[in-house]
Amino acid sequence: MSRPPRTIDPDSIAKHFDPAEAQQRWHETWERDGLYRYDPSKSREETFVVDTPPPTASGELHVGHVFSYTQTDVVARYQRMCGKNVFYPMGWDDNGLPTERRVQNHLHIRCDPHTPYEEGLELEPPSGKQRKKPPRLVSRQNFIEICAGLTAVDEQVFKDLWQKLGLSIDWSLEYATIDDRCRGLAQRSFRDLFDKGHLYTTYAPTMWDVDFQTAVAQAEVADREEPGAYHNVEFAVEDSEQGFVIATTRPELLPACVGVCAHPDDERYQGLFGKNAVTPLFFAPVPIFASELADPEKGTGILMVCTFGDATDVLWWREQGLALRQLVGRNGRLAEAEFGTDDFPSLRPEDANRYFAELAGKNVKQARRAIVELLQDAAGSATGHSAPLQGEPEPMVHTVRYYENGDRPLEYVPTRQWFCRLLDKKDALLRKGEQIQWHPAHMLNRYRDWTEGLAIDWCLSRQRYFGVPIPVWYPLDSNGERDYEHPICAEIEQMPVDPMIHTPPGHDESQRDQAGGFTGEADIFDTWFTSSLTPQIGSHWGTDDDRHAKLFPADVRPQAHEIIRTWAFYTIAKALLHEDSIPWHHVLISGWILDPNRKKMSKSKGNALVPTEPIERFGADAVRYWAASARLGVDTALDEQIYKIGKRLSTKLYNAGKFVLAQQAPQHPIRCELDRAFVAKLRRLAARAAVSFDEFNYAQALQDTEAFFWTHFTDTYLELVKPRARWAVDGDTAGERAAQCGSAVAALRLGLDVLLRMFAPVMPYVTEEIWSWVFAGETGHPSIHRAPWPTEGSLAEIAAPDSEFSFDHAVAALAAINKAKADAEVSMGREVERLVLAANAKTLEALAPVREDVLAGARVHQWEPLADEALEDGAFEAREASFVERPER
RNA sequence: GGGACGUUAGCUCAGUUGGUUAGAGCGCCGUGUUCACACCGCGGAGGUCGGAGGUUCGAAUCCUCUACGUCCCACCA
Repeated sequence: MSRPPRTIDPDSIAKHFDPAEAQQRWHETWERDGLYRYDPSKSREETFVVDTPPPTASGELHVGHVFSYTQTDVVARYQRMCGKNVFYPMGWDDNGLPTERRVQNHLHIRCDPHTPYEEGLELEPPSGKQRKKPPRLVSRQNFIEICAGLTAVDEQVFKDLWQKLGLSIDWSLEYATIDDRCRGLAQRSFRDLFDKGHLYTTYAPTMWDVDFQTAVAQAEVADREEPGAYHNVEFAVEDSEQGFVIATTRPELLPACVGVCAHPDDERYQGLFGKNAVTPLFFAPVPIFASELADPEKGTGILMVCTFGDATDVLWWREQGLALRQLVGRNGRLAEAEFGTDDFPSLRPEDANRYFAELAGKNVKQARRAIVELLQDAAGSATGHSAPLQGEPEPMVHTVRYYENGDRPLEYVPTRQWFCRLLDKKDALLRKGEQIQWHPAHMLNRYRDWTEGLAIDWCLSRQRYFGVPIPVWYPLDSNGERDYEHPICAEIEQMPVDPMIHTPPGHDESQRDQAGGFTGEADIFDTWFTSSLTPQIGSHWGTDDDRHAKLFPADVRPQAHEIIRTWAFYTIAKALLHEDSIPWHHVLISGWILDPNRKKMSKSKGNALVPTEPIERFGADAVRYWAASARLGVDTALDEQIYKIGKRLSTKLYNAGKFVLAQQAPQHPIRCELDRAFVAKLRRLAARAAVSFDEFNYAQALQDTEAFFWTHFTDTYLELVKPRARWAVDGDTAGERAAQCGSAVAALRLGLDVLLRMFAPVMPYVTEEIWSWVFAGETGHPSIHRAPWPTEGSLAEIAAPDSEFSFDHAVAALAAINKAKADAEVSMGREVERLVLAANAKTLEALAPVREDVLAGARVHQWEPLADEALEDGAFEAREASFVERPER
């Protein structure tokens, strides 16, 4: 009946677990064995698909990355142990402004498409002195090459961290959003949307970043509070002595004023509607109109409309058919303008031009300072009363729109851009969002809010260089003018394509930029245009239908909540537009890491800790423990204590593993009451944890497993059966006693085996280490990470379902005896001569089957049971304990 | 202005559909060592669950109001 023992010699095992050494060794083993490889031959039902966030490698590395990526890995590892063929790729989001900005700053260069390409150009970061000079200009192709080179270095830093951390990524699936395949895929996406009529190009005022000099989408806008001031400026009414005062925070836009507006019910201004106002300094007649959007409470209740101060200006400009007097250029400076012309009418052109000469060429800030001075000149008044500026500017704080990575407020600049129609699809977008399970569920509100509040279509063109080219050309008419109505979109077979280098179908290079020929689109995509395709990048949409069917929609999308409006939103939009599908079934929203002052950790605030440091100090398992302790969507304050707790758990596992696997006695079937009771509890634990994990509540599973491990396994069960497990060692191996001894050893091993597997998703290194000693050979699963997750069913036949209650009584009885020892200030190992164990009669009876184990485990020679009905069910008290004298040392 | 989430022990957090005396770890106090583990064991103290009202036999849990914090959206003259 007994099996041959496979044990370890504890002396041959390192006394302490060395995380750094184990991390390196196991990483190599896992990679060598292809442990985390996706198997494309498996069916969809057998597969679990993770739509991994591709980090921006040129961004900063901080503890938040470790936090959220570990949470995903824990889920992936659980699924793998459940027998799923896990698809877990990693990509790098290289496209976009962060990379460009980093390259520009690092090497002090700028991209200039007109600069010729230099073969083999290599640049070193310049000295401080060289940095004072204007940046060096490089060609677009050189710039892209430099960006790609730098991101490759950055990627390695992330990759090293992921590997150290033990993320079970299939590295054979690695991709970069700038690589050929992803560029081709993004362009294929464009082509599909183009063919379906979702795209259009238009020349219109667009939110514009004057530093990056590119259009920006609504999703990339961040509001910032900043100090400003109301400037009260007097306007005149044409053909009248009358004047009125408007309040503006942007006086520098006065020369771009195209109208004046007040609320239709505002009694103060009733007489003015329909008349013309005359601006001070520039003496431009502009219409006065009424609009519900004007707030009588704000400023003076009447305001100037400029091209363009804000979104409402754009709206009024459209609705009222106002003139376009665009002064702020793409570079953020005021353009030249001549007053007294059709474009810039003026009743007193000479004066207007004299004033404007003080402003032209200045940036917004400089122009504002300059015009405040001009407005103090009485000669500039349109009414002739006094200086146009009434009193001092009144300081206030207002919110201003910025590009989220920008340094100066956004301007509205009329430019030609590509848009994707989304406003007319809000309902469909909302429905798709509701079909997805959000974890936590309330995060759906964020998505709903954003979708309902969408005000402009998706602007997907960017006037940048490092990204995916928009795959179109425009025919040139006989005058060399672009025909924007009939763009030529690249054919799928050509992709990836660069319209600045390649030619459209049916044309040849000699026709480029020639009248009657074509010209290439120079813009690139919004970085989200590619990022929104991560599920399709993994599934090889469009190029491998079989694979796509197996991997799309994905099972889970892990991500942070601040990018619900971008990454999640656009991904849902793409899945809707391309295939009328959802992109994934579940979204797992991770929380933020807060510093001890409960502020969000970020590099810019200087409080982001370098994530490699805790790994080195505490080990990857301990750091993973910290991440896995936090529930989805919950922001967590960083507390170093929790690393220590993880470290302690890892140590305890290691020591318990050593002890259990060192037991020499042959195993027998698990039959003793205490052993069966223990296994019954273990079975319940495994079932509960599986339910938690299935709901992505890994933190609950960990908490339950950890509590069980300490309280039930190491503190109680292990202590109680220690003597019985050693009977064989003491030579007492015959018959019934051998069977009881073997039962203990078998249950100890089963407990360790199951608990190791339950901890494996969170602590992959220490569990693999212990697993490798005996279980790897014994179970036929060389790695614990491919061993099956313990199910209730797999343990069911081992223990009777009703035995577990005697285990609770054993726990309580041992605790009562321990308390007596603590009260007497003797060690836990001290032998008890005799004591009275009090409990109510029912409880004493329930304890009876495990009495011998409790006596032996608590080292009690003799106890007198005492029925005391004053005690509640399950409660024990140890009384009148007398202890054996400690032998002389 | 609209909305979401949070507020439980000194700290970090649990608390399932309302149900005995509200839990864990850390920290603190006390105590015990060498036979898995001092990278340790055992025991103890510590909370009127942000506040007020309501529903209920019974509320940390449900409802209303409110305070504070964080975030999202809107506003941007």
